[in-house]
Amino acid sequence: MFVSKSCSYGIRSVAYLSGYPQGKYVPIRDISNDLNISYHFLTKILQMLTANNVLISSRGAGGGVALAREASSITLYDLIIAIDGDELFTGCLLRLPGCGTKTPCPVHQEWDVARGKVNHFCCHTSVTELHQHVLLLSDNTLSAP
Amino acid sequence: MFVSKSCSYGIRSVAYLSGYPQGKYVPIRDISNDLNISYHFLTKILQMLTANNVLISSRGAGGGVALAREASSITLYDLIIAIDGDELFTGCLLRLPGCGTKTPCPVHQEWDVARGKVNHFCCHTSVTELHQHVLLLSDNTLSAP
DNA sequence: GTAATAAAAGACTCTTTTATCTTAAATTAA
DNA sequence: TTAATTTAAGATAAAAGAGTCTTTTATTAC
Repeated sequence: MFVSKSCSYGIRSVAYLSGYPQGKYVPIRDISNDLNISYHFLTKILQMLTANNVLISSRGAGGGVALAREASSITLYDLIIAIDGDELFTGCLLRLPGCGTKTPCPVHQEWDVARGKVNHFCCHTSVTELHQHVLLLSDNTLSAP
Repeated sequence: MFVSKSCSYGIRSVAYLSGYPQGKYVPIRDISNDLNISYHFLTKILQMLTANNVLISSRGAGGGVALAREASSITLYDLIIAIDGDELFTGCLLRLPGCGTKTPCPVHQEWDVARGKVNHFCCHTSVTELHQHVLLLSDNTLSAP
């Protein structure tokens, strides 16, 4: 419905990494243990982030993945685009065939405004801001009111 | 990402039905033909809408599905809740474990504001407003800019 | 009552997403 | 150079969403 589960895992992982200095390698095994995410699955997700220059990686002893740049410069927008693509920021809310700027559906304009706000705060929220929340709630606790 | 494909089909079908008087039965076969939606699949989706008192149905010759009330009183919100449930209006954008009013994630508040706008226009957009758009673009045309 | 019509219900298939398992390749340490 | 470590890559499986097909049940028309 919102970001994919893969994307959520990626976001949590990068927020976790933001507790380490930029360039410091952390084994994916540690991340998967601490955040309760399947190791091999997480490996594939983080590969997308290294391919998109959000992370760097190093094999072998002392290796792992590391932030490719300052945590404060890595935004939610970067991560969502890297893992889920731009659909969230471009698609029709109702998935109506033919909806676009030429032939907008009746909610196209209003959805565009709301989505613009989402786009804006995703571009202005860095992973450092997520760090505390992710570390405190790293288990399988479900969303609660 | 947004509403499910099933929900989109449901919305288009009810918008289609809003071209008929309330209570007038239209065979699901006609809807599936005109909107290019798989007949048997659509049957299951429309059953959800009859279960939620959005539609009424009648078997046998001269039967079909019909609007249970005035088209102008059937909103997008009604249809989304009936088919996809309330997740769109309650879930965490980032799917973060533990995110809620007690321990909100850093984008919780802003997402809530944006979503409030979505909720508002979904509650204030009736299917009659979608009728024209759905009829004109009933084929398999993909979204275009 | 019989035949035709049309939704309801159930079984089954296909695709995508999510998850697991195994092997290969690269790096470090000794 | 050998062993240990750790990402990369590939194959496979489980779960959910989407779509198809068949049978059953209810309704109408004759």
